[in-house]
Amino acid sequence: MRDVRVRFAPSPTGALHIGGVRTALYNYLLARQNNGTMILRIEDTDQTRFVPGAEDYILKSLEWVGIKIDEGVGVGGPHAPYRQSERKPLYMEHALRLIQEGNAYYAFDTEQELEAMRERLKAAGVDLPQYNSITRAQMRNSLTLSEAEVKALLQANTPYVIRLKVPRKEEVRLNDMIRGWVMVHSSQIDDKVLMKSDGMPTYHLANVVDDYLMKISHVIRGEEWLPSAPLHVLLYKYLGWEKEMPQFAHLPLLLKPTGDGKLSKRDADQMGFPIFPLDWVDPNTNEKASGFRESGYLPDALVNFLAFLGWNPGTTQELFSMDELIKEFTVERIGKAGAKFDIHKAKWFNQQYLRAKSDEALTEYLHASLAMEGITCPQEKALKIVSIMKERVTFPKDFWEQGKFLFLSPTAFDETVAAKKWNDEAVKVLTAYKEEVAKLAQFDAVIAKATLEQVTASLGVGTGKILQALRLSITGAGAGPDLMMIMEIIGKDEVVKRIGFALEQLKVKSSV
RNA sequence: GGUCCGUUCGUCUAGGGGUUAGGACACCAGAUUUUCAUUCUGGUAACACGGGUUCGAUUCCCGUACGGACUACCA
Repeated sequence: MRDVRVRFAPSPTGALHIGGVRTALYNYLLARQNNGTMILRIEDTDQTRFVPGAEDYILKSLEWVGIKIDEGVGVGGPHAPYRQSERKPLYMEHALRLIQEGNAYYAFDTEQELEAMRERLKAAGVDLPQYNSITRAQMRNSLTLSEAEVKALLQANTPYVIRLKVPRKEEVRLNDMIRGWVMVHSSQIDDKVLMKSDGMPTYHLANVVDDYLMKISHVIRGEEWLPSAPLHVLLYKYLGWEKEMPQFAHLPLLLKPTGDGKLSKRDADQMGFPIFPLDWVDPNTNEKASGFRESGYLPDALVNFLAFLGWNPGTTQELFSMDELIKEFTVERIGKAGAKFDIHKAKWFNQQYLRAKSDEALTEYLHASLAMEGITCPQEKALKIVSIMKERVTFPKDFWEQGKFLFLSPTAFDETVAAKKWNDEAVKVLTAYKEEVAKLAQFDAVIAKATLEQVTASLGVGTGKILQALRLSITGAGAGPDLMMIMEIIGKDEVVKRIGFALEQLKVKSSV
């Protein structure tokens, strides 16, 4: 079997879509599994769509999710350069060879002429107005013009494109690793532009030339390329590279969560979840898009989630590290149908990965959040907080967001809980409890609980009946982690202070 | 419109000529938790439709419907 060499070949036109990340991931898994090479090629042949910073964004995104590039932009390699704009002469060379061998031709038609042709065909009731084996006979190209005319036009620097001369009747077949044999009749393919008038190649030519030159063994890309894949097969044939043609695998698309259609930035904005790996601000429009990283997703969780959108191991195991994915991944087990993007599942993966971390590691997240608030916290306390919060967090920031009350006294109290649980009995118990706690020499969760039970017993009130009121006074809310541990963490003085404050605030309210 | 691709619970999917059609997420209920969450147990829920082929089809074939991609001097 030949060396596995795969490539991820995005164009730097903006932030890297999450579907692109999945494509990169599948390529990477295949490469690693076979001791192969993962190549990053930048397809920047459309100068009008170039967006500054996009290439850097791609590099950073791949790095963040843990996809390491062996060869390509950013790292170099034996087939450098890996940016197509820097490989420009290469494509013209091959296009010229295609012309010489009669498989391509110059076309001098202006945009207006092309438009007129389409109009004419439409008026004549042609389904598919295209530049093809029939229509090219009526156009201005090196097939209809004399050799001298062509030469003259070329010498006069007339703008031209180079088109592939697609045969009129030929069955083009390709064996896709995911879909099996796909057959398309050449009459359905138009004479695709290979070289644009600005001297840059189109995707079709550049892609085939580079894949060949870089000895790519497998082309794993999105399903949107399937319709043009037969064209690429034709190119391999005309260039004489049929034997070296890579194997194709066209991945099912990532669909929007509701309804149908390709997942887009719009969906993400509307439904409030990210669709890009990292935060991104478009330099042209200043539009902001949020990233998985900044939203609190862990790279391992994202990778696991993404891997399962279109692939599964055939077992019931769902949690896979990158190494495990590398071991188990097979192209054969990639599904054919598009997968809807379900952010719930992504969150679940995140939760799993977050919980699997050690308490020590989790305190780092807490410290990071606290630092942004200008709060410092001893590690001993951080460990306690993490241990009581661990089972309730989905994102690293939750330690702070759901545990603010461990640092900040409540300024307001949940009204529905207050209405339900804040009664004379509770006031009586809390007043007494506050006094008892104030007298304590030592204070921790166990003592706090014992003291509470003592107080309730002496007043003849069930502990359960006033516990919610106590929680409300301490945290301001009706739900949260173990209350006794919360009190231990904030300490005796704070407990006394908070109960006192609640007693004042809520008394005022109830008497009004 | 045309070409190509696709269609198993709400979602991701396993399976495959004879199965109680399996798992996970989500959802619902019960238990535990003095609350919420966690955890545990249980539950609702799917082979798009119509024809074949076959003793038998969700599985194979053909249609239909529906969905998607593509249909640029964009990738």
